Amino acid sequence: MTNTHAPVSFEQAAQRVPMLAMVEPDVLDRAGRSAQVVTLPAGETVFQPGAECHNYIVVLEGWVKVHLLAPSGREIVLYRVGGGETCVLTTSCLMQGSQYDAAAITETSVTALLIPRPAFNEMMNASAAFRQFIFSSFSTRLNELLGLVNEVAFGHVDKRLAGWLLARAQRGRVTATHQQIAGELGTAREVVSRLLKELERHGAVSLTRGAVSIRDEARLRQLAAND
Amino acid sequence: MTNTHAPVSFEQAAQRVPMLAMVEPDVLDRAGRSAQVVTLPAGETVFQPGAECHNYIVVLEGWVKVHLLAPSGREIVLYRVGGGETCVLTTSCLMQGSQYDAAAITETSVTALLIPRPAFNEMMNASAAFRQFIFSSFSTRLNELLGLVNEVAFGHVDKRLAGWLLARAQRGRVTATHQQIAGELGTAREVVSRLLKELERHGAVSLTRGAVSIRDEARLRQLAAND
DNA sequence: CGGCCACTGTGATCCAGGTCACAGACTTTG
DNA sequence: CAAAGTCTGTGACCTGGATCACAGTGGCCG
Repeated sequence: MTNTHAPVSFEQAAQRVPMLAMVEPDVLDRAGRSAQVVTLPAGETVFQPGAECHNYIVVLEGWVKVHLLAPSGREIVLYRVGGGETCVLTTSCLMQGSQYDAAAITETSVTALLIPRPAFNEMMNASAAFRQFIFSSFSTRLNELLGLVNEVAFGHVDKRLAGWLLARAQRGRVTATHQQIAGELGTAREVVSRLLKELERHGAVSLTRGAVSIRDEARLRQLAAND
Repeated sequence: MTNTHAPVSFEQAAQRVPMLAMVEPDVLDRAGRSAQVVTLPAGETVFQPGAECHNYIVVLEGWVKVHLLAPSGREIVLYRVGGGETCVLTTSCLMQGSQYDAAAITETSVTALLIPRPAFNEMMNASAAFRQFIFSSFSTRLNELLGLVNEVAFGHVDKRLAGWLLARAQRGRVTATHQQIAGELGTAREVVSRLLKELERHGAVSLTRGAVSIRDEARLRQLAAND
């Protein structure tokens, strides 16, 4: 998103993340002593089913994708974690030791703040602002997952596709192969190809290799909504 | 679960719920001043899409069902809240003011503890044990929802049905109409009727009006698991 | 006991979407 | 540029499951 360089120190990082900026300075300071800033390349696995967590993680820059993988090879994206956000599964794993069968991988190069469990616990105890942030993350993700269940249980792929395109377009364009889109929606590539072609026929989008351009946003929106 | 009578006072309630029993006595005491114990009959709506929350809720006895309703009339159960548990959607709504499109209704007569927002906030600030409880609830529900997404996105109804029967059987028996089971799984009644009949043909269950009895648990388990 | 209502069983269809199998188009790289 | 790999388009096909339409059937209540 930003085109500045990755922060290198905890202090710089903390200033960048609104949520950390609200934490009481002394609390933050103590946490900073054991925290570290790391950078991962794109395509790296952040966690896998069955993994253990020793650090609380805040993404500073870049995107992490959290998804479920079916044995069949099909995939569905649960949510993404971006700059200033935190992954609730990691947090929950850290606090409860609970295990999830979701996996997370970096989609871009990712700079993240790692806070070891003891420092995390201290922040939780000492800072109401920090707790607020954690709860708010849980709420948001929970809400997103509810929406996902709703869509997957009752929705149709054509509408979900239209909605997904609208949600992820940057200046009227989405850069993704059909295969990737299929992985987003939990369906098969051929289905996506066909539905996209259908949208193109309706003049809603135009298709090029590796990208979809939105031609008629209103129509797309209508297709996404109409029940 | 228990066959004792519903508690009538906050003190009695607090002693009953393991999670509240761990909260520091003085904190609990102050909360108790504004808390109240209420009883709802079965079939009552606890919250609906768009509702606002003013109280933190702990179920003392009975069961509340949280589900999604599709405009088509189809339904899917997200999870249940039982004695000693709390509904994360309510909590999250209370803390964040976030709105969900899920609904909750009492399945049995339910006794619950209501704690007004200010007292709730105070507990959150004052008690690590209480926070721990809240987080643990979030984790659990999140995990359940992940499992649900997995099942709905990639699973098949026959396996889900078999698994559901195993999960909800009391002494080899589940009391529910096919319509209700369909609502649990997010599918249609006819589908359930047919699949149950199929299971009966395989000798896995036997069917009576309003109930399913498990005949061959091993076989059912195998049907639920086999991919 | 007779009528009504909720529940169950089932056939007939229909359709979204998953799977298979390729063919052609575009890209990358040697 | 040629070959290999990747991405896209599409036809053929299959199937799970949703929907519609009834016909029983058991139970309860007036």
